[in-house]
Amino acid sequence: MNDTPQDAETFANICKALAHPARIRIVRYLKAVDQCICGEIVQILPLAQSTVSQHLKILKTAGLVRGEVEGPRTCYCLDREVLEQFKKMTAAI
Amino acid sequence: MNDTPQDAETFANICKALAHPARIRIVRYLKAVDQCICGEIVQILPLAQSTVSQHLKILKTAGLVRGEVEGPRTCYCLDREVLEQFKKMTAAI
DNA sequence: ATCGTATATCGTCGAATAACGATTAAAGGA
DNA sequence: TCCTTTAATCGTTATTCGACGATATACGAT
Repeated sequence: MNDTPQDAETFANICKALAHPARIRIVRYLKAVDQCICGEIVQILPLAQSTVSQHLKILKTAGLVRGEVEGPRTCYCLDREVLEQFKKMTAAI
Repeated sequence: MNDTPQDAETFANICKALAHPARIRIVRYLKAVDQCICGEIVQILPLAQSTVSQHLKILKTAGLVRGEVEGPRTCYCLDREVLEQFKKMTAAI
C-alpha cells in the first residue's frame, strides 16, 4: 500500500461509506446471504424503504456493493474485490 | 468478531473517525514517527491549527490516538491496541 | 511578573448527512 | 389495460461535519 494524500483520500472514502451502523449491517448481511433484494434489507433494518435505498446507493457509489435490476426489483451483492482491497489497505495502516 | 447491531455501531464509529483524509494521514504519520506533538502535524497538513486539533480530538474520542500533556505541548501517539482491534474487525467483515 | 509558545476551545458559516413521506418509474400479473 | 409490487428519486427538515479565526489556557523562560 502507498502513503500519498491521494491514497489517504481513497481509503477515507471507503471508511466514510462504512461509517454508519446500518451500512455495516447491510454489508454483513450481503456477506451472509450472498445476494438479496432491497426489500429484504428493509425487513431487517428499522429504517424506511427510502432510507435503506439511500444507504445502498452510498455503498454502491463507494464500490462496495453492486446492484443489478431484475425486473421490478434490484438484486444487490457485495463487490468482494473492492472489499478485499479495503481489508488490505486497513491491514497496511 | 460478533455480528450484533451494537458491534456494527462500534465498528462504524471507528470507521467514522477514519473517514477523513486528514485523519488517515495523521494516523499514518503517528505510525511512522511513533509520537509527536500537535504542531508537527500542523506543519504537515494544509490545515489550520484549530482544525488539526479538532481532528486529533476526534481520533482521541474514537480511542485510536492518545495524547498526554507535557508542559505547554501535548504528545500524541497511536493506541496500537485499538488499531489492531479495528484491523481484526475489518478482516472479519 | 511578563512574555512567548503550544494547544484547546468557542463561535460561526456553509456543506453534507440522515431520516422520512410522497411521488415516480418500471415490470409483471390479473 | 389496469393494478400491484418494488425500488429509486424528490423535497423537506434537523443534525452533524469541516474549516476557520479569535480567544482562552497552561507552561516555561526571561
